[in-house]
Amino acid sequence: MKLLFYLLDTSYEVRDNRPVILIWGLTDSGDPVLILDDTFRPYFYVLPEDKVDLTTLATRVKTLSRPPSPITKVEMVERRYYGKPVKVLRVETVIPEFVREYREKIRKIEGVRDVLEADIRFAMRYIIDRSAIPCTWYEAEVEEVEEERRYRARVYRLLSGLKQAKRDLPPDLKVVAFDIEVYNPAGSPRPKHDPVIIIAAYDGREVKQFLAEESGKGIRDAGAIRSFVSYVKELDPDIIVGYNSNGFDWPYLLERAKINNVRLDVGRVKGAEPRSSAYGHISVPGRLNVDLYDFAQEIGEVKIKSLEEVADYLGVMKKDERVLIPWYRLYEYWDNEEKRRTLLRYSRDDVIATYGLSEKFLPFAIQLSALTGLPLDQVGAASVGYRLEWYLMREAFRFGELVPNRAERRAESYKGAIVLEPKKGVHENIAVLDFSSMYPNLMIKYNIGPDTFVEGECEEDECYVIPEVGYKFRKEPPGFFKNVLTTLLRLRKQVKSEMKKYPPDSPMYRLLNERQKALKVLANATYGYMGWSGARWYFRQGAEAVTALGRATIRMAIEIAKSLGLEVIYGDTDSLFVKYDKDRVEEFIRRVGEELELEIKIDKVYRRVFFTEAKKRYVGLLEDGRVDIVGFEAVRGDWTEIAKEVQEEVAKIVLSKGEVSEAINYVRKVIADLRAGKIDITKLVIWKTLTRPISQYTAEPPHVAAAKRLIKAGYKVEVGDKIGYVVVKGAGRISDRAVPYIMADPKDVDVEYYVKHQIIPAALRILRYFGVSEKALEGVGKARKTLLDFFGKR
DNA sequence: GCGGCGCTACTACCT
DNA sequence: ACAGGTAGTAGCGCCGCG
Repeated sequence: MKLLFYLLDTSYEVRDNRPVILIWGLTDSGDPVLILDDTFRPYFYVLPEDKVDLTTLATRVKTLSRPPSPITKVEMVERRYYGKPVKVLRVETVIPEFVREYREKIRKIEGVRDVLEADIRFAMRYIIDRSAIPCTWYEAEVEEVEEERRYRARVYRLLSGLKQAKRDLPPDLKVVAFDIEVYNPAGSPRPKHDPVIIIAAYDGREVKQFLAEESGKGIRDAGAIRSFVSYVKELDPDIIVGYNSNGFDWPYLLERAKINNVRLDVGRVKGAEPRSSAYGHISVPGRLNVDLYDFAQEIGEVKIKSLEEVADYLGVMKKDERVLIPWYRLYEYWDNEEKRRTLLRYSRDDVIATYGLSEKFLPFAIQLSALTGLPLDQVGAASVGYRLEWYLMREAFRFGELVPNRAERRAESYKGAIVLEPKKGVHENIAVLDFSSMYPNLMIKYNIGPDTFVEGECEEDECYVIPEVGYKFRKEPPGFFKNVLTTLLRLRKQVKSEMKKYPPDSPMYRLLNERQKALKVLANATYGYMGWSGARWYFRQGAEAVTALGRATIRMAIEIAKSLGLEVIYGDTDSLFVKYDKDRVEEFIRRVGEELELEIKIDKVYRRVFFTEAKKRYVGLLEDGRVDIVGFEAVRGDWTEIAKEVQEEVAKIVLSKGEVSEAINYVRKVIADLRAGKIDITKLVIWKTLTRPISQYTAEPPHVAAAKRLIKAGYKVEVGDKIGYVVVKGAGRISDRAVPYIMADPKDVDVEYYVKHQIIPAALRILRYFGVSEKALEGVGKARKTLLDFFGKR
């Protein structure tokens, strides 16, 4: 029979010493299916040294064959390695786990230059080789397998190859959000001691909450966990979403389940529990476990990535429409009968917000998955570099190009982009021009990549010579990166024009929009990937060539602008800020296109824009009255809320109204409020990320000192955590007075520190250029200030 | 013992 | 766990100072 299905994920099992690929999917009516394919075998390549006889090598390889996973095939095949045709051995065995062993033995054989593609996980190998791409539709000839009772899905055996089906929109994916609350009376919850008190789940229709039971012996969570397991089995979701569920909920639940002797049997393979897998994600057999925190991480505008902040920012659940409880006080709400109702509301809001986030993030994740081939549950957990790498590996397979091994190497830094010295002050009517995808287009134009690099002599008409660095790249044939980037940019263009056929609120339009975003992300990551020492296709000279070309390009663009009499105010990497003289700007765009053969476009026009002497910092007033703040304290996550608020307001007053005195009065008022204790302590918290384990700091900056205080009080801090602290009164270093805000008494806050080190510097950063001094903001002193206010009011 | 100075450490931003 | 360029604060060691 023919089966049409949407592919969710692949995995494999070894049965009777043979691997069977499990293809998890959904029919168009949304029923789970499992398609078994036992025809696929693990393999890898042996790359010989020059002039080594392949037949002899093949014989030697074969002698290594051992049960239970013999070497079943050694073939001589033609592939390409860094673009050059090579003859290699394709070595096939039976059990995927034995690949590593063979790889190590074969590596030691004389005449073997390298063993390639022996480190690609079997399920991913299948995805690439059979083009079994997650989040896309397939049609296949299958037969039903009746005797399979181990799975919570209808089981088929694959009889044909997979045929891509012409469908785009996913079927009805059953999504469930879950979230646990934990009893934490002694700081951070410890799974060995602290039970789970609530497990909440929401499927888009109904919230379920499974509560721990209290008896004389304490809180018991076994029942709640059991009920949750039954609930998941009954609901049978395709996607399970959580917020930091890979980092917290799953590991915690697994540990509690173990302690309670409960099997966390929530997958589609009966009896199988979730387990740690690639990129630190947790894999739930047969379902897609997606941690939305991974995607939240990519929203730069939100500095504190808590569920409530992210949900608020995305409009999923506004902070003022929900119950909030400080995480370190959750246990109090459990202990108190009245407060427990609030706790239940809180847990309910959390799980509904989590579900809401899935609606925001999954459409993009699905497109990224369909492009990279990484299953949906891994694509979020994988970093940008790995996402691109999987895409490259798919493309390499298509081109018959061998995938280089990952190598341990030291990063070599190199020169980057140009940043122009800004012309400080206020400028009127400024156009910001951007090169479209500058680095990808330079890579295409100059055919840059590891396989097109020429080390020796090269005829001038056959090679591009890169300015400054002098590297040479063959003009023909197009290299791997050029091919990949051309495809990415072409697809993106196609998708964007396809979008025009649909109304903006239609499902297809939205799908295509997410797809073009995913294509853009991959294209833009390619240059950085090439300069990443962890990349399989690492190529420092290539990255160096790209930045050199970028510098040359922007210099030439500046020359063109100047020759047209266009004043350049500022520029960074691929952008130029110029006086917006419409005719000249149009001519500029035309000439850049013609002379540099690159597209430059107007990104925005500022009615007014303000620069200090600092690079990478400006404030711009847009035509519609909105104000862009770039680089300044107001957009940084490590300045207090109050300082950021003041700076933003000052910027707006000065730029939109041109009223310096109004700005001064405003700052004075805030300082007075602060001194009067009218500012909430939450606006005085300084947040800084712990970027390494505490022991690895050579100095003791305030956030590290605060983190040490947290640890002392029983809290766990981990790398990547944001430490929030306030500065309290007293003597000595700031570090000596940096107290975690959850432990601080508002009475102890050193208000003068905040005046001197937060509000005044943030305000002055802008006001200084309008002739305002520190004294004008604060120097008048407290007493006279009050008098001034008094007179002011009369 | 302490303020000033210059350097280093550290973080978060921009493109 | 994609790159380099940049601004800015605080820590820290050193110097001078009867």
